Amino acid sequence: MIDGLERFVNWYGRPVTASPRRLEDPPGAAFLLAALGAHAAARFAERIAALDLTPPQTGLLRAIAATPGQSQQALAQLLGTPASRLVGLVDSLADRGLVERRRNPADRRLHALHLTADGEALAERIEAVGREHDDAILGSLEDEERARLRALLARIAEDQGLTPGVHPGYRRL
Amino acid sequence: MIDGLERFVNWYGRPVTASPRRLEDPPGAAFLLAALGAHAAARFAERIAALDLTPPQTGLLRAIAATPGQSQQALAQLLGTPASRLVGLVDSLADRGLVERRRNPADRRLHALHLTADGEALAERIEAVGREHDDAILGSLEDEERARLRALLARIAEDQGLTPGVHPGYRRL
DNA sequence: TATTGTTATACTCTATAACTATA
DNA sequence: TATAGTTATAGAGTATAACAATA
Repeated sequence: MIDGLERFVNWYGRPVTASPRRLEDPPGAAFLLAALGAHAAARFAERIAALDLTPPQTGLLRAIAATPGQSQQALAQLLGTPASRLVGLVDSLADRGLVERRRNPADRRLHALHLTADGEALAERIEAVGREHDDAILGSLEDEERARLRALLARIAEDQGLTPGVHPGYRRL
Repeated sequence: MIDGLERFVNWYGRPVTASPRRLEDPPGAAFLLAALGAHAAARFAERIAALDLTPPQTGLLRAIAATPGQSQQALAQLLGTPASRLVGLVDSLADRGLVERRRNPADRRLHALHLTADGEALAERIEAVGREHDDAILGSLEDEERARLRALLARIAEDQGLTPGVHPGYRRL
């Protein structure tokens, strides 16, 4: 406090003399988190667009890579989305020969999802793109800072009950 | 490295023995940032829905509160959205008596935007909701950790060229 | 002719619910 | 009757482009 003036800190950690409601005095760190998260998501979407993939397609492909053989219902539950939404997404990947539906002979209602060889190869490309993306977003941080940030975010994610590896955007807004 | 096995760290910072592509081994911290950001945005949307506001309405109201008297074009530029989109948003706030368009007598094409008394009051409610939201998302962190997280996020936001106080969701995806 | 604000249109994404095929 | 998957429909949100008023 100087001269009775309250002091604030703007987005960038710089002290700012108090004045009624400035755009640089945001509601809080959670807003910063939301803004930065949207930015990161948009930049990632641009990168994977070069692979002709949308973010939901990418997430589904990763989920199938991680847990092959699951039914569409099971995947829908994991991702937190209606099963009807998966149909189109799986179609779009299957049409390109990245994913295949294997009917279960014992219960012909079930479609087990697997990656094809092309799908596996693309999954590895996605991982590489993810690393590039990570460097582009967090490049201004030292390795140690990056690790600290990751640890803090991980704590929050666990506390908030997020499913590891799943973007909550599959759920409503 | 133990026994030639690479070691990974999952979302929650726990070491994980290497195995081919697990959902718990995410592409990187930027993904965690995007996921957590979407979560925070969704939780905030729920809170302000109680004030009968959508996130874009809230952001616009905050922007007008911070820089009153601006034209819609100027605000569109600040928020990074087409001016045509502002029309409906301003309408929705003006119909509720939260915002008013004041014609400029010198140049009757211009509409200067201002908050009404009700709008000012709501802006303060929004700030309070923002603080509650912040506590709900970051409640598991100590004060010092929270400050450190904020500082790291602020560094990234500045490095990435985000406009302080503006959610990039006004821009495309 | 240029600019502010507005309207019209079309497109994308998504959830809900109805439908089919299998059980 | 119940479940997996699919299709149909409808709604929200948004960008693009045409338009009207004013300069």
